[in-house]
Amino acid sequence: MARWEPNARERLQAAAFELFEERGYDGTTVGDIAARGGLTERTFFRYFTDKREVLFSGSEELEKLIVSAIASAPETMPPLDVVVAALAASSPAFEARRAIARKRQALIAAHAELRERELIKALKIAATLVTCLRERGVPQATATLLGQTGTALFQNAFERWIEDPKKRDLAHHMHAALAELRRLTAETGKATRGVKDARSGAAKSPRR
Amino acid sequence: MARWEPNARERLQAAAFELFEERGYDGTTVGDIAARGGLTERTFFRYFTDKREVLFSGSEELEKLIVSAIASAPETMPPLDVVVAALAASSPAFEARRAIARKRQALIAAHAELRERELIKALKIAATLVTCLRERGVPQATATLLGQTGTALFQNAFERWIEDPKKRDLAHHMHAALAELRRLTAETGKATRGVKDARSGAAKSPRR
DNA sequence: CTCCTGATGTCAGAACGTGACATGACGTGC
DNA sequence: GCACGTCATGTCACGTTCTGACATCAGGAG
Repeated sequence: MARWEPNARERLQAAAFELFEERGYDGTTVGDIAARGGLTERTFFRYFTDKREVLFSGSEELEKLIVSAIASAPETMPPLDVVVAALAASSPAFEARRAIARKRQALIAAHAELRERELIKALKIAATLVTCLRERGVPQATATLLGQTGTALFQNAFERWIEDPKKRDLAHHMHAALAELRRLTAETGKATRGVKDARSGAAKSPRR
Repeated sequence: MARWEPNARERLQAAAFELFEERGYDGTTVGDIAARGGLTERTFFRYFTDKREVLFSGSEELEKLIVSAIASAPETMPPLDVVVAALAASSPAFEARRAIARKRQALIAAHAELRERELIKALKIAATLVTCLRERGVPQATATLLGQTGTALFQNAFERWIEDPKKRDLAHHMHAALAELRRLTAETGKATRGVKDARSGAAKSPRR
């Protein structure tokens, strides 16, 4: 018999999910989570750098999935399509978890701290995309833009997926988003510089 | 004579900037900042909800600028151009502050907490863009995508602006980014579905 | 059998953030 | 010109998050 129950990490995640549903995110303490997992607060922080982090363990796996999908894309495919296809490749992994994803997303939407964390995970994935693209020979500046555009498309598709009454899969929504982007960029290009000097309004010298 | 020195808020911001440069972000305490501003820690938290927030006061002003720029865009302009033009309209406000912006950006880049906050500010601006577009009659889904694409372009342009040795303005980089996006989306559209089934690799059922 | 390793616990403490209440200059109305 | 309310600030007390240092102790290696 092992000295400790196995799967401490998973136990903590499960406990956290339960408690967040029962008492809300703010209403539950790291100590509470640890206790329900049969562990100590200190131990929680050895597994997760953060109270928030306990909700975001999946993003590494998503990343791996994306990397391998990019690797298997044909050399000749246009880079934006590579990005879209790679992100769409995670689709099957999500299908099984629509219900969980919904709850989790509701939690995140309700807490600014959690939204912040989610955004930085997206950024991390964008950075990974950029690295992969660079290795395929895409120039830096282009790769950066592609990474950002790709995650924008993904987030957009994810939102639509999660509330899609027809339950079409994530890949479907990715391709729909791409099609729309294509439409938007196609109709542009003529009057691009129209408003350029419209710094009319109030607000002198914002700090930003 | 007033009972208290005026401009408490500005004093706190200035103190924070100084101290962050002197001792780094982690090395300075909210108490330190307040003390240098001649105030109390408690008072700091009345002006800023957060230690981080003291670095991000400019984003509201940026937002106002953008809103008024959108308002003055011609009705007939394609929506993506409206977005780009609106974001580019903040350009003059930034020109005066390239040096400060650099320092600030270095600080943010070095601290995940700060990057998180920056990202959520960008999201806020994206949401504002969406609202403005909706008021112009752009359908919801399209507006969402435009907001995301727009902020992606902005962030991209901002990065390039801040390190541009030729010191071209932010508007220039915005338009360059748009041009590149247009190029990327133009060359797409043929082999879009190539990788779609490439969920080959490892990693079964990521949580995310 | 002994020693080492690694997961966990215990303890103390700093920093963040908040609620409740106190203070006291200033302006307003009477 | 006096009483009163307001508002920015201070004071205090407290809960939570997160960290460093050190203790414990089962099980495996030698």
